[in-house]
Amino acid sequence: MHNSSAPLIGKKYTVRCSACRVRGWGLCEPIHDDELDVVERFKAGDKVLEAGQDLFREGEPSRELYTVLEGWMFLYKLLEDGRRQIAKIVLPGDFVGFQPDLEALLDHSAQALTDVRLCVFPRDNFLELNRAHPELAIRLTCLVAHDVEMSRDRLTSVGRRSARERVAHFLLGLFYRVRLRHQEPRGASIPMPLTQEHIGDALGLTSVHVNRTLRNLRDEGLIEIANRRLHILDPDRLADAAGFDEDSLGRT
Amino acid sequence: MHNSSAPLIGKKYTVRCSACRVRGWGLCEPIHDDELDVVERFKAGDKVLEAGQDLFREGEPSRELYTVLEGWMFLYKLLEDGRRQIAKIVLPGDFVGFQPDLEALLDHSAQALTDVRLCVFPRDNFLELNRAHPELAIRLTCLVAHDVEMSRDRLTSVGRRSARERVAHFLLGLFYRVRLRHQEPRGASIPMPLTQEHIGDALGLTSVHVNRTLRNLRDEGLIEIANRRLHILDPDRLADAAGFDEDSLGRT
DNA sequence: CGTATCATTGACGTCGGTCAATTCGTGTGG
DNA sequence: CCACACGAATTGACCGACGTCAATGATACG
Repeated sequence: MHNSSAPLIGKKYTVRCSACRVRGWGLCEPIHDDELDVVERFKAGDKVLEAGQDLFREGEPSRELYTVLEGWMFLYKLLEDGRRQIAKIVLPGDFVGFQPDLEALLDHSAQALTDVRLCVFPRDNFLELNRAHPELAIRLTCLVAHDVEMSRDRLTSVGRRSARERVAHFLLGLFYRVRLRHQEPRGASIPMPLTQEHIGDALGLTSVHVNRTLRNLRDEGLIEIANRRLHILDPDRLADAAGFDEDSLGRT
Repeated sequence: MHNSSAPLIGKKYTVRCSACRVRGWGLCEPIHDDELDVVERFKAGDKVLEAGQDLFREGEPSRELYTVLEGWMFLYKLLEDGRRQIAKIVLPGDFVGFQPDLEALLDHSAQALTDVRLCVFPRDNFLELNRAHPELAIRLTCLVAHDVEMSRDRLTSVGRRSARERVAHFLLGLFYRVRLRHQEPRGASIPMPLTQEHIGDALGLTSVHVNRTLRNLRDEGLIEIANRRLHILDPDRLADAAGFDEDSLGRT
Protein backbone atom coordinates (compact mmCIF):
# COMPACT_ATOMS: atom_id res chain seq x y z
CA MET A 1 0.00 0.00 0.00
CA HIS A 2 1.45 3.33 -0.94
CA ASN A 3 0.71 6.63 -2.51
CA SER A 4 0.44 7.08 -6.21
CA SER A 5 3.66 9.09 -6.28
CA ALA A 6 6.79 8.42 -4.27
CA PRO A 7 6.45 6.25 -1.16
CA LEU A 8 6.63 8.16 2.12
CA ILE A 9 7.58 5.37 4.44
CA GLY A 10 11.20 5.54 5.30
CA LYS A 11 11.72 9.21 4.65
CA LYS A 12 12.53 10.30 8.16
CA TYR A 13 13.39 13.95 7.77
CA THR A 14 11.26 16.69 9.21
CA VAL A 15 9.64 19.18 6.88
CA ARG A 16 10.80 22.77 7.38
CA CYS A 17 7.90 25.18 7.73
CA SER A 18 9.45 27.50 5.17
CA ALA A 19 9.40 24.69 2.63
CA CYS A 20 6.06 23.27 3.74
CA ARG A 21 3.98 21.99 0.87
CA VAL A 22 0.82 23.31 2.44
CA ARG A 23 2.24 26.66 3.47
CA GLY A 24 -0.62 28.41 1.72
CA TRP A 25 -3.39 26.19 3.07
CA GLY A 26 -2.81 24.99 6.57
CA LEU A 27 -3.26 26.60 9.91
CA CYS A 28 -0.12 28.66 9.39
CA GLU A 29 -1.29 30.48 6.30
CA PRO A 30 -1.79 33.85 8.04
CA ILE A 31 1.53 33.60 9.89
CA HIS A 32 4.11 36.06 8.59
CA ASP A 33 7.10 34.41 6.96
CA ASP A 34 9.44 35.99 9.49
CA GLU A 35 7.34 34.73 12.38
CA LEU A 36 7.24 31.22 11.08
CA ASP A 37 10.08 30.07 13.29
CA VAL A 38 7.86 30.57 16.33
CA VAL A 39 5.54 27.96 14.94
CA GLU A 40 8.44 25.83 13.85
CA ARG A 41 9.85 25.74 17.37
CA PHE A 42 6.44 24.70 18.59
CA LYS A 43 6.12 21.92 16.04
CA ALA A 44 6.90 18.51 17.53
CA GLY A 45 8.06 16.95 14.27
CA ASP A 46 6.59 14.87 11.48
CA LYS A 47 4.71 11.63 11.62
CA VAL A 48 4.26 9.09 8.86
CA LEU A 49 1.40 6.64 8.64
CA GLU A 50 0.69 3.78 6.26
CA ALA A 51 -2.59 3.49 4.42
CA GLY A 52 -5.20 1.84 6.60
CA GLN A 53 -3.65 2.83 9.93
CA ASP A 54 -5.54 4.87 12.49
CA LEU A 55 -3.97 8.15 13.55
CA PHE A 56 -6.21 8.23 16.62
CA ARG A 57 -9.31 6.55 17.86
CA GLU A 58 -12.51 7.73 19.47
CA GLY A 59 -12.28 7.48 23.24
CA GLU A 60 -8.54 8.05 23.44
CA PRO A 61 -7.17 11.12 25.16
CA SER A 62 -6.06 13.80 22.75
CA ARG A 63 -2.29 14.15 22.71
CA GLU A 64 -1.45 15.98 19.54
CA LEU A 65 -2.90 18.05 16.74
CA TYR A 66 -1.97 17.57 13.13
CA THR A 67 -1.76 19.21 9.78
CA VAL A 68 -1.80 16.76 6.90
CA LEU A 69 1.20 17.37 4.64
CA GLU A 70 0.81 14.57 2.12
CA GLY A 71 -1.79 11.90 1.47
CA TRP A 72 -5.49 11.49 2.22
CA MET A 73 -7.26 10.48 5.41
CA PHE A 74 -10.81 10.31 6.70
CA LEU A 75 -12.54 11.06 9.98
CA TYR A 76 -15.15 8.62 11.19
CA LYS A 77 -17.35 7.48 14.04
CA LEU A 78 -18.33 3.93 14.90
CA LEU A 79 -21.55 2.73 16.51
CA GLU A 80 -21.31 -0.06 19.05
CA ASP A 81 -22.27 -2.69 16.50
CA GLY A 82 -19.71 -1.58 13.95
CA ARG A 83 -21.74 0.66 11.71
CA ARG A 84 -19.46 3.40 10.50
CA GLN A 85 -20.08 6.99 9.50
CA ILE A 86 -17.34 8.80 7.66
CA ALA A 87 -17.60 12.47 8.55
CA LYS A 88 -14.88 14.06 6.47
CA ILE A 89 -12.39 13.27 3.74
CA VAL A 90 -9.14 14.90 4.85
CA LEU A 91 -6.80 16.36 2.23
CA PRO A 92 -3.32 17.85 2.46
CA GLY A 93 -3.52 21.18 4.26
CA ASP A 94 -6.37 20.08 6.52
CA PHE A 95 -5.96 20.42 10.24
CA VAL A 96 -7.21 17.53 12.37
CA GLY A 97 -7.54 16.64 16.01
CA PHE A 98 -8.90 19.87 17.42
CA GLN A 99 -11.88 19.65 19.73
CA PRO A 100 -13.60 22.09 22.03
CA ASP A 101 -12.10 20.64 25.19
CA LEU A 102 -8.54 19.58 24.54
CA GLU A 103 -8.50 17.70 27.85
CA ALA A 104 -11.49 15.58 26.87
CA LEU A 105 -11.44 12.21 25.15
CA LEU A 106 -11.57 12.21 21.39
CA ASP A 107 -15.06 11.94 19.94
CA HIS A 108 -14.04 10.58 16.57
CA SER A 109 -11.33 8.54 14.88
CA ALA A 110 -9.00 9.28 11.99
CA GLN A 111 -7.59 6.79 9.51
CA ALA A 112 -5.12 7.06 6.65
CA LEU A 113 -6.51 6.36 3.18
CA THR A 114 -3.10 6.49 1.56
CA ASP A 115 0.32 6.69 3.08
CA VAL A 116 0.35 9.98 4.90
CA ARG A 117 2.79 12.55 6.26
CA LEU A 118 1.66 14.76 9.11
CA CYS A 119 2.94 17.83 10.87
CA VAL A 120 2.59 17.27 14.61
CA PHE A 121 1.74 19.89 17.22
CA PRO A 122 1.75 19.01 20.89
CA ARG A 123 -1.64 19.43 22.49
CA ASP A 124 -0.25 21.03 25.60
CA ASN A 125 0.20 24.76 25.25
CA PHE A 126 -1.54 24.78 21.93
CA LEU A 127 -4.00 27.31 23.28
CA GLU A 128 -1.08 29.34 24.63
CA LEU A 129 0.34 29.50 21.13
CA ASN A 130 -3.02 30.75 19.94
CA ARG A 131 -3.19 33.35 22.67
CA ALA A 132 0.22 34.60 21.67
CA HIS A 133 -0.72 34.69 17.98
CA PRO A 134 -4.20 36.04 17.50
CA GLU A 135 -3.93 35.55 13.75
CA LEU A 136 -3.40 31.88 14.37
CA ALA A 137 -6.41 31.74 16.69
CA ILE A 138 -8.63 33.43 14.17
CA ARG A 139 -7.38 31.21 11.40
CA LEU A 140 -8.12 28.19 13.55
CA THR A 141 -11.64 29.45 14.13
CA CYS A 142 -12.13 29.83 10.40
CA LEU A 143 -10.85 26.34 9.69
CA VAL A 144 -13.18 24.88 12.29
CA ALA A 145 -16.08 27.00 11.05
CA HIS A 146 -15.43 25.67 7.59
CA ASP A 147 -15.68 22.16 8.99
CA VAL A 148 -19.10 23.04 10.33
CA GLU A 149 -20.21 24.20 6.92
CA MET A 150 -18.97 21.06 5.23
CA SER A 151 -20.51 18.88 7.88
CA ARG A 152 -23.90 20.55 7.57
CA ASP A 153 -23.69 20.27 3.85
CA ARG A 154 -23.13 16.58 4.13
CA LEU A 155 -25.90 16.29 6.68
CA THR A 156 -28.24 17.93 4.20
CA SER A 157 -27.22 15.45 1.55
CA VAL A 158 -27.63 12.42 3.73
CA GLY A 159 -30.85 13.62 5.28
CA ARG A 160 -32.62 14.97 2.24
CA ARG A 161 -31.10 13.82 -1.04
CA SER A 162 -31.62 10.60 -2.98
CA ALA A 163 -28.75 8.16 -3.38
CA ARG A 164 -28.09 9.39 -6.90
CA GLU A 165 -28.00 13.02 -5.82
CA ARG A 166 -25.80 12.18 -2.86
CA VAL A 167 -23.22 10.32 -4.89
CA ALA A 168 -23.12 12.95 -7.63
CA HIS A 169 -22.86 15.74 -5.08
CA PHE A 170 -20.15 13.98 -3.13
CA LEU A 171 -17.99 13.22 -6.15
CA LEU A 172 -18.32 16.69 -7.57
CA GLY A 173 -17.57 18.30 -4.22
CA LEU A 174 -14.53 16.14 -3.75
CA PHE A 175 -13.40 16.89 -7.27
CA TYR A 176 -13.51 20.64 -6.79
CA ARG A 177 -11.95 20.41 -3.36
CA VAL A 178 -9.02 18.41 -4.62
CA ARG A 179 -8.58 20.60 -7.67
CA LEU A 180 -8.54 23.77 -5.58
CA ARG A 181 -5.86 22.35 -3.39
CA HIS A 182 -3.54 20.39 -5.60
CA GLN A 183 -1.47 22.43 -7.94
CA GLU A 184 -1.67 19.22 -9.98
CA PRO A 185 -2.37 19.09 -13.70
CA ARG A 186 -5.79 20.58 -14.21
CA GLY A 187 -7.26 17.62 -16.02
CA ALA A 188 -10.77 16.42 -15.45
CA SER A 189 -9.65 13.66 -13.13
CA ILE A 190 -8.41 13.26 -9.57
CA PRO A 191 -6.92 10.39 -7.56
CA MET A 192 -9.56 8.16 -5.99
CA PRO A 193 -8.25 6.17 -3.04
CA LEU A 194 -11.75 5.66 -1.64
CA THR A 195 -13.42 2.29 -2.02
CA GLN A 196 -17.13 2.09 -2.70
CA GLU A 197 -17.52 1.09 0.91
CA HIS A 198 -15.87 4.34 1.99
CA ILE A 199 -18.24 6.28 -0.21
CA GLY A 200 -21.20 4.41 1.23
CA ASP A 201 -20.09 5.09 4.78
CA ALA A 202 -19.70 8.76 3.96
CA LEU A 203 -23.17 8.99 2.43
CA GLY A 204 -25.26 6.70 4.57
CA LEU A 205 -25.54 4.04 1.86
CA THR A 206 -24.36 0.47 1.41
CA SER A 207 -21.47 -0.26 -0.88
CA VAL A 208 -23.80 -2.34 -3.02
CA HIS A 209 -26.08 0.58 -3.64
CA VAL A 210 -23.13 2.89 -4.23
CA ASN A 211 -21.99 0.45 -6.87
CA ARG A 212 -25.35 0.49 -8.64
CA THR A 213 -25.49 4.27 -8.46
CA LEU A 214 -21.98 4.66 -9.83
CA ARG A 215 -22.80 2.28 -12.66
CA ASN A 216 -25.79 4.43 -13.59
CA LEU A 217 -23.69 7.57 -13.65
CA ARG A 218 -21.06 5.75 -15.67
CA ASP A 219 -23.60 4.32 -18.11
CA GLU A 220 -24.90 7.84 -18.66
CA GLY A 221 -21.43 9.08 -19.44
CA LEU A 222 -21.16 11.43 -16.48
CA ILE A 223 -18.18 9.87 -14.75
CA GLU A 224 -15.59 7.16 -15.09
CA ILE A 225 -13.60 5.44 -12.35
CA ALA A 226 -10.53 3.55 -13.47
CA ASN A 227 -7.08 2.94 -12.09
CA ARG A 228 -8.03 4.45 -8.79
CA ARG A 229 -8.81 7.72 -10.49
CA LEU A 230 -12.09 9.53 -10.82
CA HIS A 231 -12.81 11.13 -14.17
CA ILE A 232 -15.52 13.76 -14.42
CA LEU A 233 -16.73 13.39 -17.99
CA ASP A 234 -19.68 15.77 -17.90
CA PRO A 235 -19.49 18.22 -15.01
CA ASP A 236 -22.65 20.06 -16.01
CA ARG A 237 -24.87 17.05 -16.17
CA LEU A 238 -23.25 15.69 -13.03
CA ALA A 239 -24.09 18.94 -11.29
CA ASP A 240 -27.66 18.55 -12.49
CA ALA A 241 -27.78 15.06 -11.10
CA ALA A 242 -26.51 16.43 -7.81
CA GLY A 243 -28.81 19.38 -7.61
CA PHE A 244 -25.52 21.08 -7.00
CA ASP A 245 -25.38 24.49 -5.45
CA GLU A 246 -22.49 26.29 -7.07
CA ASP A 247 -22.19 28.75 -4.21
CA SER A 248 -20.88 26.12 -1.87
CA LEU A 249 -17.43 26.05 -3.40
CA GLY A 250 -15.79 28.54 -1.07
CA ARG A 251 -12.18 28.16 -0.08
CA THR A 252 -12.31 24.56 1.04
CA MET B 1 -47.67 32.53 19.09
CA HIS B 2 -45.58 33.24 22.09
CA ASN B 3 -43.25 31.70 24.57
CA SER B 4 -44.45 29.56 27.40
CA SER B 5 -43.50 32.23 29.94
CA ALA B 6 -43.88 35.98 29.54
CA PRO B 7 -44.17 37.36 26.02
CA LEU B 8 -41.07 39.11 24.72
CA ILE B 9 -42.59 41.22 22.02
CA GLY B 10 -42.86 44.78 23.11
CA LYS B 11 -40.15 44.75 25.72
CA LYS B 12 -37.78 47.15 24.10
CA TYR B 13 -35.03 47.55 26.68
CA THR B 14 -31.54 46.30 26.06
CA VAL B 15 -30.11 43.61 28.27
CA ARG B 16 -27.07 44.72 30.28
CA CYS B 17 -24.18 42.28 29.93
CA SER B 18 -23.70 42.20 33.68
CA ALA B 19 -27.29 40.99 34.08
CA CYS B 20 -27.22 38.76 31.02
CA ARG B 21 -29.17 35.56 31.49
CA VAL B 22 -26.60 33.57 29.56
CA ARG B 23 -23.58 35.19 31.17
CA GLY B 24 -22.22 31.75 32.03
CA TRP B 25 -22.89 30.13 28.66
CA GLY B 26 -22.44 32.46 25.75
CA LEU B 27 -19.44 33.74 23.94
CA CYS B 28 -18.60 36.08 26.81
CA GLU B 29 -18.22 33.41 29.45
CA PRO B 30 -14.41 33.70 29.67
CA ILE B 31 -14.50 37.51 29.73
CA HIS B 32 -13.58 38.95 33.08
CA ASP B 33 -16.41 40.77 34.81
CA ASP B 34 -14.42 43.99 34.87
CA GLU B 35 -13.70 43.70 31.14
CA LEU B 36 -17.30 43.14 30.27
CA ASP B 37 -17.91 46.76 29.38
CA VAL B 38 -15.58 46.38 26.41
CA VAL B 39 -17.94 43.79 25.02
CA GLU B 40 -20.93 45.82 26.05
CA ARG B 41 -19.71 48.84 24.10
CA PHE B 42 -19.28 46.57 21.12
CA LYS B 43 -22.76 45.13 21.41
CA ALA B 44 -25.18 46.70 18.95
CA GLY B 45 -28.27 46.10 21.05
CA ASP B 46 -31.00 43.51 21.34
CA LYS B 47 -33.31 42.13 18.73
CA VAL B 48 -36.64 40.44 19.25
CA LEU B 49 -38.20 37.98 16.84
CA GLU B 50 -41.59 36.27 16.78
CA ALA B 51 -41.94 32.54 16.48
CA GLY B 52 -41.76 31.47 12.85
CA GLN B 53 -39.75 34.46 11.65
CA ASP B 54 -36.40 34.06 9.94
CA LEU B 55 -33.44 35.79 11.56
CA PHE B 56 -31.46 35.45 8.35
CA ARG B 57 -31.65 33.47 5.15
CA GLU B 58 -29.16 31.48 3.11
CA GLY B 59 -27.70 33.62 0.36
CA GLU B 60 -27.99 36.90 2.21
CA PRO B 61 -24.87 38.83 3.14
CA SER B 62 -23.92 38.43 6.77
CA ARG B 63 -24.49 41.65 8.71
CA GLU B 64 -24.56 40.66 12.34
CA LEU B 65 -23.73 37.91 14.77
CA TYR B 66 -26.01 36.88 17.59
CA THR B 67 -26.19 35.29 20.97
CA VAL B 68 -29.60 33.89 21.79
CA LEU B 69 -30.77 35.29 25.12
CA GLU B 70 -34.24 33.78 25.35
CA GLY B 71 -36.24 31.34 23.27
CA TRP B 72 -35.43 28.56 20.82
CA MET B 73 -34.42 28.71 17.17
CA PHE B 74 -33.19 26.33 14.51
CA LEU B 75 -30.66 26.48 11.70
CA TYR B 76 -31.62 24.96 8.38
CA LYS B 77 -30.79 24.57 4.74
CA LEU B 78 -33.20 24.31 1.83
CA LEU B 79 -32.79 22.43 -1.42
CA GLU B 80 -34.07 24.07 -4.59
CA ASP B 81 -37.28 22.05 -4.52
CA GLY B 82 -38.07 22.92 -0.93
CA ARG B 83 -36.72 19.91 0.92
CA ARG B 84 -35.44 21.15 4.26
CA GLN B 85 -32.67 19.93 6.53
CA ILE B 86 -32.57 21.26 10.06
CA ALA B 87 -28.96 21.34 11.15
CA LYS B 88 -29.16 22.54 14.72
CA ILE B 89 -31.63 23.34 17.45
CA VAL B 90 -30.47 26.62 18.97
CA LEU B 91 -30.94 27.24 22.68
CA PRO B 92 -30.34 30.28 24.88
CA GLY B 93 -26.62 30.86 25.17
CA ASP B 94 -25.88 29.61 21.67
CA PHE B 95 -23.98 31.85 19.30
CA VAL B 96 -25.21 31.99 15.72
CA GLY B 97 -24.24 33.59 12.47
CA PHE B 98 -20.51 33.00 12.45
CA GLN B 99 -18.99 31.62 9.29
CA PRO B 100 -15.42 31.19 8.05
CA ASP B 101 -15.57 34.16 5.73
CA LEU B 102 -17.56 36.96 7.27
CA GLU B 103 -17.68 38.75 3.93
CA ALA B 104 -19.27 35.79 2.21
CA LEU B 105 -22.97 35.10 1.75
CA LEU B 106 -24.66 33.06 4.42
CA ASP B 107 -24.77 29.35 3.73
CA HIS B 108 -27.73 28.57 5.98
CA SER B 109 -30.84 30.14 7.40
CA ALA B 110 -32.06 30.62 10.96
CA GLN B 111 -35.66 30.68 12.15
CA ALA B 112 -37.28 31.34 15.52
CA LEU B 113 -39.17 28.41 17.05
CA THR B 114 -40.56 30.52 19.85
CA ASP B 115 -40.46 34.23 20.41
CA VAL B 116 -36.80 35.03 20.77
CA ARG B 117 -34.55 37.71 22.22
CA LEU B 118 -31.08 38.08 20.75
CA CYS B 119 -27.92 39.94 21.63
CA VAL B 120 -26.62 41.56 18.45
CA PHE B 121 -22.96 42.05 17.50
CA PRO B 122 -22.05 43.98 14.37
CA ARG B 123 -20.20 41.85 11.88
CA ASP B 124 -17.71 44.55 11.04
CA ASN B 125 -14.77 44.63 13.41
CA PHE B 126 -15.89 41.41 15.05
CA LEU B 127 -12.53 39.87 14.22
CA GLU B 128 -10.83 42.96 15.64
CA LEU B 129 -12.62 42.40 18.89
CA ASN B 130 -11.33 38.84 18.87
CA ARG B 131 -7.82 39.96 18.12
CA ALA B 132 -7.97 42.34 21.05
CA HIS B 133 -9.37 39.64 23.34
CA PRO B 134 -7.63 36.34 22.78
CA GLU B 135 -9.83 34.68 25.38
CA LEU B 136 -12.83 35.61 23.31
CA ALA B 137 -11.21 34.23 20.18
CA ILE B 138 -10.42 30.95 21.85
CA ARG B 139 -13.87 30.73 23.31
CA LEU B 140 -15.31 31.31 19.86
CA THR B 141 -13.17 28.54 18.47
CA CYS B 142 -14.44 26.19 21.13
CA LEU B 143 -18.05 27.08 20.46
CA VAL B 144 -17.59 26.48 16.77
CA ALA B 145 -15.70 23.26 17.43
CA HIS B 146 -18.55 22.10 19.55
CA ASP B 147 -20.87 22.76 16.63
CA VAL B 148 -18.73 20.47 14.54
CA GLU B 149 -19.05 17.72 17.10
CA MET B 150 -22.81 18.06 17.30
CA SER B 151 -23.10 18.21 13.56
CA ARG B 152 -21.05 15.05 13.07
CA ASP B 153 -23.05 13.33 15.74
CA ARG B 154 -26.21 14.15 13.91
CA LEU B 155 -24.67 13.07 10.63
CA THR B 156 -23.86 9.72 12.19
CA SER B 157 -27.44 9.35 13.34
CA VAL B 158 -28.95 10.27 10.03
CA GLY B 159 -26.47 8.22 8.04
CA ARG B 160 -26.34 5.09 10.12
CA ARG B 161 -29.16 4.80 12.63
CA SER B 162 -32.71 3.51 12.16
CA ALA B 163 -35.64 5.88 12.54
CA ARG B 164 -36.32 4.58 16.02
CA GLU B 165 -32.73 5.05 17.12
CA ARG B 166 -32.59 8.48 15.55
CA VAL B 167 -35.69 9.77 17.27
CA ALA B 168 -34.71 8.34 20.65
CA HIS B 169 -31.20 9.73 20.33
CA PHE B 170 -32.44 13.13 19.26
CA LEU B 171 -34.96 13.50 22.07
CA LEU B 172 -32.54 12.32 24.71
CA GLY B 173 -29.79 14.59 23.43
CA LEU B 174 -32.12 17.55 23.39
CA PHE B 175 -33.35 16.70 26.86
CA TYR B 176 -29.86 16.67 28.36
CA ARG B 177 -28.84 19.76 26.46
CA VAL B 178 -31.81 21.75 27.70
CA ARG B 179 -31.41 20.49 31.24
CA LEU B 180 -27.76 21.45 31.36
CA ARG B 181 -28.57 24.91 30.25
CA HIS B 182 -31.80 25.90 31.92
CA GLN B 183 -31.63 26.48 35.59
CA GLU B 184 -35.26 25.37 35.34
CA PRO B 185 -36.91 22.88 37.64
CA ARG B 186 -35.07 19.62 37.27
CA GLY B 187 -38.08 17.53 36.41
CA ALA B 188 -38.08 14.84 33.78
CA SER B 189 -39.64 17.10 31.20
CA ILE B 190 -38.63 19.99 28.98
CA PRO B 191 -40.50 22.43 26.73
CA MET B 192 -41.12 21.05 23.25
CA PRO B 193 -41.78 23.77 20.71
CA LEU B 194 -40.79 21.49 17.80
CA THR B 195 -43.47 20.03 15.58
CA GLN B 196 -43.13 16.50 14.29
CA GLU B 197 -42.25 18.03 10.96
CA HIS B 198 -39.32 19.86 12.57
CA ILE B 199 -38.13 16.60 14.09
CA GLY B 200 -38.41 14.87 10.74
CA ASP B 201 -36.47 17.60 8.99
CA ALA B 202 -33.77 17.36 11.63
CA LEU B 203 -33.49 13.59 11.29
CA GLY B 204 -34.02 12.97 7.60
CA LEU B 205 -37.48 11.47 8.09
CA THR B 206 -41.01 12.42 7.12
CA SER B 207 -43.33 13.79 9.76
CA VAL B 208 -45.59 10.80 9.23
CA HIS B 209 -42.85 8.39 10.08
CA VAL B 210 -41.80 10.51 13.05
CA ASN B 211 -45.35 10.27 14.26
CA ARG B 212 -45.39 6.49 14.04
CA THR B 213 -42.03 6.27 15.75
CA LEU B 214 -43.11 8.58 18.55
CA ARG B 215 -46.26 6.55 19.03
CA ASN B 216 -44.18 3.40 19.42
CA LEU B 217 -41.97 5.04 22.02
CA ARG B 218 -45.05 6.35 23.78
CA ASP B 219 -46.83 3.00 23.67
CA GLU B 220 -43.77 1.44 25.25
CA GLY B 221 -43.84 3.97 28.04
CA LEU B 222 -40.51 5.60 27.21
CA ILE B 223 -41.73 9.12 26.54
CA GLU B 224 -44.79 11.30 26.57
CA ILE B 225 -45.45 14.46 24.63
CA ALA B 226 -48.29 16.63 25.87
CA ASN B 227 -48.96 20.34 26.14
CA ARG B 228 -45.92 21.14 24.08
CA ARG B 229 -43.72 19.45 26.64
CA LEU B 230 -41.58 16.35 26.28
CA HIS B 231 -41.58 13.96 29.23
CA ILE B 232 -38.84 11.39 29.49
CA LEU B 233 -40.51 8.56 31.35
CA ASP B 234 -37.77 5.93 31.15
CA PRO B 235 -34.36 7.46 30.37
CA ASP B 236 -32.54 4.14 30.58
CA ARG B 237 -34.69 2.29 28.13
CA LEU B 238 -34.80 5.34 25.91
CA ALA B 239 -31.02 5.37 25.93
CA ASP B 240 -31.09 1.70 24.95
CA ALA B 241 -33.44 2.46 22.10
CA ALA B 242 -31.04 5.17 21.01
CA GLY B 243 -27.89 3.15 21.30
CA PHE B 244 -26.91 6.24 23.23
CA ASP B 245 -23.30 7.00 23.90
CA GLU B 246 -23.15 8.57 27.34
CA ASP B 247 -19.78 10.17 26.62
CA SER B 248 -21.27 12.61 24.19
CA LEU B 249 -22.84 14.78 26.85
CA GLY B 250 -20.01 17.28 27.18
CA ARG B 251 -20.71 20.91 27.93
CA THR B 252 -23.22 21.56 25.20
C1' DC C 1 -68.03 29.25 14.90
C1' DG C 2 -64.70 29.20 11.06
C1' DT C 3 -60.15 28.59 9.88
C1' DA C 4 -55.57 27.03 10.30
C1' DT C 5 -52.14 24.16 11.94
C1' DC C 6 -50.65 20.01 13.77
C1' DA C 7 -51.27 15.10 14.98
C1' DT C 8 -52.89 10.61 13.70
C1' DT C 9 -53.89 6.64 11.01
C1' DG C 10 -54.49 3.37 7.05
C1' DA C 11 -53.38 1.61 2.38
C1' DC C 12 -50.02 1.11 -0.62
C1' DG C 13 -45.59 1.95 -3.21
C1' DT C 14 -40.57 2.27 -3.67
C1' DC C 15 -35.87 3.20 -2.68
C1' DG C 16 -32.33 1.28 -0.87
C1' DG C 17 -30.80 -2.83 2.11
C1' DT C 18 -29.61 -7.87 2.53
C1' DC C 19 -27.72 -12.03 0.98
C1' DA C 20 -25.02 -14.46 -1.88
C1' DA C 21 -22.67 -15.72 -6.01
C1' DT C 22 -19.35 -14.33 -9.53
C1' DT C 23 -15.79 -11.60 -11.57
C1' DC C 24 -11.92 -8.57 -11.58
C1' DG C 25 -7.39 -6.77 -10.29
C1' DT C 26 -3.36 -6.73 -8.12
C1' DG C 27 0.20 -8.56 -5.49
C1' DT C 28 2.70 -12.95 -3.96
C1' DG C 29 5.14 -17.10 -4.09
C1' DG C 30 6.75 -20.91 -6.75
C1' DC D 1 5.33 -17.13 -16.43
C1' DC D 2 1.61 -19.22 -13.97
C1' DA D 3 -1.27 -20.46 -9.83
C1' DC D 4 -3.13 -18.66 -6.10
C1' DA D 5 -4.96 -15.41 -2.57
C1' DC D 6 -7.42 -11.59 -1.15
C1' DG D 7 -9.87 -7.60 -1.29
C1' DA D 8 -12.83 -4.94 -4.05
C1' DA D 9 -16.32 -4.52 -7.63
C1' DT D 10 -20.38 -6.33 -9.79
C1' DT D 11 -24.78 -8.37 -10.33
C1' DG D 12 -29.30 -10.64 -9.40
C1' DA D 13 -33.23 -12.00 -6.41
C1' DC D 14 -35.70 -10.67 -2.79
C1' DC D 15 -37.30 -7.88 1.20
C1' DG D 16 -38.48 -4.35 4.44
C1' DA D 17 -38.06 0.28 6.39
C1' DC D 18 -39.62 4.35 5.34
C1' DG D 19 -42.15 7.48 2.01
C1' DT D 20 -46.52 8.98 -0.30
C1' DC D 21 -51.19 10.04 -0.43
C1' DA D 22 -55.20 11.03 1.64
C1' DA D 23 -58.68 11.12 5.09
C1' DT D 24 -59.93 12.22 9.91
C1' DG D 25 -59.29 14.29 14.56
C1' DA D 26 -57.66 17.40 17.91
C1' DT D 27 -56.42 22.25 19.43
C1' DA D 28 -55.96 26.89 19.32
C1' DC D 29 -57.02 31.28 18.01
C1' DG D 30 -59.58 35.40 16.08
